[in-house]
Amino acid sequence: MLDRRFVVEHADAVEQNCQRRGSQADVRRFVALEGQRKAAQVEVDELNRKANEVSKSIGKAKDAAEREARKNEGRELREKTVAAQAELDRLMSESDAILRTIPNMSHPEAPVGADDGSNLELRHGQHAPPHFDFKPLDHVELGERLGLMDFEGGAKVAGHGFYFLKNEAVLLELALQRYALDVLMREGFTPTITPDLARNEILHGTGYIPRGPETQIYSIADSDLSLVATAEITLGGLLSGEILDPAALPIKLCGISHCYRTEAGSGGRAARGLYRVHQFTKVEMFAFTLPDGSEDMLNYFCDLECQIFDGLGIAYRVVDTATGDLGGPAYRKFDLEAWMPGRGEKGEYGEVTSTSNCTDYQARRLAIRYRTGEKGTAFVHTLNGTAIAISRALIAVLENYQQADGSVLVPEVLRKWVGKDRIARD
RNA sequence: GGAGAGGUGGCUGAGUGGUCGAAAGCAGCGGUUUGCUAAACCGUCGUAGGGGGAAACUUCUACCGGGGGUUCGAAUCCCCCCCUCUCCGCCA
Repeated sequence: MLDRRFVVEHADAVEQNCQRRGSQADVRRFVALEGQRKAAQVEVDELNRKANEVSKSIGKAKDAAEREARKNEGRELREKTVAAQAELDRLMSESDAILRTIPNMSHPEAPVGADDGSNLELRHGQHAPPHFDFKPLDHVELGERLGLMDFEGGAKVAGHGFYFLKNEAVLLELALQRYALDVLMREGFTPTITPDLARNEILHGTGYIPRGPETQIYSIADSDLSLVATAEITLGGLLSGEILDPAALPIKLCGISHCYRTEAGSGGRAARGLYRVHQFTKVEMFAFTLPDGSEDMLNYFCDLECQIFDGLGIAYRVVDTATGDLGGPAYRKFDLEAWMPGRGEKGEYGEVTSTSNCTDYQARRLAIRYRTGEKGTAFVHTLNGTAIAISRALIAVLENYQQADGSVLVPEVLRKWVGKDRIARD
């Protein structure tokens, strides 16, 4: 969330930003409520001050009669305080509800536009899309012929959107994880495997909204836990409430987790096969930085994502995400879209990674700070980025590496973990 | 899951219902001493919000795991929850 005072002092800019991001947040109402809230706070403080005075005087009262008189005075004050506090709480919760829906500010260079149609293509990877002298298959068909996935089985045990990976697809999943991990460990990331569940409080802190009609999140009944949609949630939550030593920053973590998404409201969108599923595995990068370090870190994350896909030998393009498509917490976001030869009629780019600079938006809610100079603290910046989202990386690998004979070559960098250089059924 | 013990400032750790935002120690910061390092000594040292001040600063309020309650007054008493440790049970 944004800083309350910032919103009040920059109401016009915040309102304009909301429009660009497609947020309905009522900034005017928030500003009005903040004014009332402050007045209420002053009143509560004043009542408390008086009550404290009275309380202190009771211990020093000369006699029982005076003590009783002062006690009555205290009781009356308490009644007033309770009423004033209730009003303050009401104002606080209403303004808070609005504040939570105000998205982060946007990077001045982020393309302005309502949706991904306004995304700006920045550059392409090292590799060009492959040329096939045959009609390339999509990953679903390849997977079926090679015995790599079972969507019917997934649907039987868990419903549409679930699947079994089988045979070499299992090895590819593990190889992709290991490959990404190798790159990241070499770069000084601390590898982690995170919980797949998190408290709703942590979800909120990272900007995810469990429950509600449009939620992407699966909740666990009779608990305040949800299945995570990404390790971003758990990695961000890891340091919640902490005050960090600035000398220790930046902190770079990567986390392997399963990701669970209801995909509510995405019905009808291209969803064949592994592209949009309810569960997949992901290696996620996460960083906590000083405020002046987050912009470089975002570029660094993006470069690493490029390095990972260049290493796999897959064509991709990098896009600068339009304001309307940034979601709540991101200040700026770059996506990698890999070439997927089996997608659409002649192949299409499909999103495979995403990296965001959330500036202090998540840190404020999660209360992650660092010490500034001799006195005071300030919020860190948080960044997240996909190293490898297995399901979509699998699509790209299978479709780009397919051969005329129906086999699929294993990308060079994965061979040592897959243990073979070609996937074929005889 | 059962029984017990705990959760206090960056860390360790005291704390009687009022004078406690909280002893003490360590770390940190400033300084004195010192050939250097170390040590010693003196001072300073929580977070957030509001008022005043150009500022150094000052003042008020809240915060002792979280939430409720009792009370004029709660770190201290009561209830619920979370977490940690020890023991028992169960289990991959």
